[in-house]
Amino acid sequence: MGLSKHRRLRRREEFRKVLKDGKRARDHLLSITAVDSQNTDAEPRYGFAIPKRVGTAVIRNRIKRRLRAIADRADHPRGWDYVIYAFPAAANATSQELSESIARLLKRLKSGNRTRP
RNA sequence: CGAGGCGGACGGGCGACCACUGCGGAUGCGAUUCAGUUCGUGUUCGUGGAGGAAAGUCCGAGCACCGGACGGGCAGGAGCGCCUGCUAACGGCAGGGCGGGGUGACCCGACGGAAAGUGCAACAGAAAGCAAACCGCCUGAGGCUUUUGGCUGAAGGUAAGGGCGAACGGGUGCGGUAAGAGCGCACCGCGUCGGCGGUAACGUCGGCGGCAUUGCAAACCCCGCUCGGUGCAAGGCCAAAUAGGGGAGCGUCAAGACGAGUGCCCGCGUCAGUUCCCGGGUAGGCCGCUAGAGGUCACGGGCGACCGUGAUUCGAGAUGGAUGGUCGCACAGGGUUGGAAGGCAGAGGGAUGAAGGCCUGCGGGUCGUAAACCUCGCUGGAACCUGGACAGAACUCGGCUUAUAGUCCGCCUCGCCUG
RNA sequence: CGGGGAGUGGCGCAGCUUGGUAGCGCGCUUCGUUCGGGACGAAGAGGUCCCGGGUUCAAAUCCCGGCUCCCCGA
Repeated sequence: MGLSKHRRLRRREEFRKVLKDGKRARDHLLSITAVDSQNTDAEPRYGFAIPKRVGTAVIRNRIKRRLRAIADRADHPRGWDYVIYAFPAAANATSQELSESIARLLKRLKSGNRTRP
């Protein structure tokens, strides 16, 4: 899997900031919130929020690992922070499905970004 | 061969690519220092990186703290409960006893006390805890009647039978009797006394008693034993912001006052004074943080749990939380005429018509009498599918409990067949 | 990680201490009342007492083991 420490969101404040100010897109598997980190050179950073109702510790850790691997391999724009939230349906999804979901949602966020300003 | 019991081991292997994290080495950059001295951050190399239950958090400990309390006593509260051992300890484990289940291997059991006390036992039933006559059975005053006799029946006897109930005050048999009854006897059960065996629980033999002693203590309770509380968010160190005090030592305590996290008492501490120090502490960071009642092997002791001696070995420390992601190969399992993948201009559903494209008068129309997908039919012939269960360290051990696909090993029991 | 609490008709709750009959309010059904509705009155239906064991003659209640949900401590 990917994503060393500096490419993850690790503090409560960072999560709060993204969820408060970010833009959000979601489908039946995931919900992605993204915010401009005010630093265009920085690598994209990710935080993962998998609520307990999704499943046991084993299931939640598996989802988290898969999402990290996908995020590591992806080439997302620099200077953004993301919080990825998983719905219970994600427990039964394959890596392929999760990857497609992320691509679709980011595309939607990107187009929204294009039209709004 | 089939069915079963007990104990144990594993619960994934190999490879490729891409990654994470701890530690160590090398090295780049930025600070810092007397000093490659220390810190931060990156690259690279080496090396370590989940479980038998890591789980539930039900017990026991280690460890840490408590302004004074961790000293003692009494009371209260909680837990445990056949006996003997093992263990650091335990509610755990081993062996044994007793009771229950199984043809058996074997399995299960909160298993102290109800002749200390209190309480409860609904409904049914005549009667339910100093027992009790509803039916019945027996004796039978008296009365009725044509007789041998029959009917009725005051009073009384009776717990064998019926009936009620979860339970009716020992059980079975024989004797006995008007009918009955431990009324008597035998055996069993119970109680008690003694002998013997056993460390003990208990067993066994004999005598006596003559059934007077219902059940429930996972009801209060009694008896015996154990227990201070809180938990790594313990606790310690560094230390923005903010507010003005805080800490350590020595020492007094005659009287009185005050002080506790179950209460009270004794004891104790503080309430004099004095000396010294400048820090205390939230955000944040660091330590605690992993070598331990540890694993493996050999020998010795013990039925065993376990113990002793020697050798050998080191095996995770994350913190929005690492130990993986994707794929291939072996191997294993499922599946094989009750039939897979694949194929068909076959049928039905999908269709109240997906997404997307195009058109639009913005209602919709169209590609579309479509498609994915599902079921069935025909064909086809062993491909194909699945890596599988339960489940992720969070201070650390010892247990318990609960979950668990599949594979392997050892010992044992029962049944059938063959020699 | 640690500590605490609750599961009972559709909803909200009592009953559990001291074991035997599951009850209350709202809601629901039918009927009455009214021109009609509401309110009111009268009948009535509806509960595996979260699940599995155990103790007991008998368990919602007592004991043991699970499941789900909620709350508290940074």
